[in-house]
Amino acid sequence: MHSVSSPLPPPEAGSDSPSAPLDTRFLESLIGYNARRAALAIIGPVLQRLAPFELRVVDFSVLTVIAHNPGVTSRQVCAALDILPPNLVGLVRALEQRGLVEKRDHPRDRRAQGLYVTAVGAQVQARAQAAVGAVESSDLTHLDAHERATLIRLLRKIYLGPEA
Amino acid sequence: MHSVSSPLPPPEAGSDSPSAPLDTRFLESLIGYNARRAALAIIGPVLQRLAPFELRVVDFSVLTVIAHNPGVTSRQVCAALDILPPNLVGLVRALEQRGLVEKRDHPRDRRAQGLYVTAVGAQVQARAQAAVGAVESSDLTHLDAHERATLIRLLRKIYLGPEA
DNA sequence: TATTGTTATACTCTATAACTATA
DNA sequence: TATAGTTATAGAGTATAACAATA
Repeated sequence: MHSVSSPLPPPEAGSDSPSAPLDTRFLESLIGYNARRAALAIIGPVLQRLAPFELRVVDFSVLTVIAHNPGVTSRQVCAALDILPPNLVGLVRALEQRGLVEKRDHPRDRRAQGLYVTAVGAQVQARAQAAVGAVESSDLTHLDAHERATLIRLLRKIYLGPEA
Repeated sequence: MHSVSSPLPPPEAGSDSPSAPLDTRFLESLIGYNARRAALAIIGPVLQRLAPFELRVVDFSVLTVIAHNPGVTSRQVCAALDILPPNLVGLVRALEQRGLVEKRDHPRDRRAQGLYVTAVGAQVQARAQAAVGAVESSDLTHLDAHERATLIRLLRKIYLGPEA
């Protein structure tokens, strides 16, 4: 087949203006692109606030689900947070070794174990939750309360569907 | 110090109602949590649409920036897409070996190279862009045009600041 | 036969150090 | 001295297969 060749040299945006911003308009028109960038922009400050507690975002998420759902099983945590069972094992074990979480026999299913926060774990979770919550309502998001509510409603519509 | 112990046994949400949904209300109140889940919900359909072109999201992003900015340098692509230079090398090399992208000497900086799409690369990019764009405006997002515009405006405000 | 929790492992993604050629 | 592109490599994150104990 014939090769399609450009008869004229193309414009050279990169070399013509080395300091000019690139054209990324198409990517910026995509919800996925903007949602990912926004999530990454928020995660930085959240990481900072969680650092004093020696928790990453995933650790905080697991600890929070356990704190708010005493006796929850590993499989339930996996389903709620989209974590694969083999990958949860190490997360829970680390929280357990730090004395924040403990396992107890499940009352009606001897295969399963109920997960509980310890008294220390409950304190750490509550303080970490306050720190994380403070980021979201701070100026770091550049949004007022109404904008935040609108944003969350629209985001939930995307991953839960129109009926949510 | 005294240990803070619960005088009463805690409720057992996990074991009491095994099929009941967990309490994840706090996480659901966070912008970061919702933005990440929305981004993950969108990326699935996008991956499907890109699969026929044998492009992942990152490949499509790089190809698109090059197509829209002929002569762009590697460093500029890295800055625009938040990719570290060592990690871009393999991406560009793969696109180059598939005949979608080519490097040419930079006219004024012999250290740098200008990146260009080939004629085939331009065709592939244009068709992939149409496929990706169709996902966003489809029912898959559960949003109408006005909601989509509002959502993108609020997301941009988060990562660009209030003046954007 | 299906499910819970687990081990081992592989694969991808992201990050750091250091080198060369050039500015 | 600083920057563009590159190599090698380390680490985190995510994925599959398979097992013992129990339903």
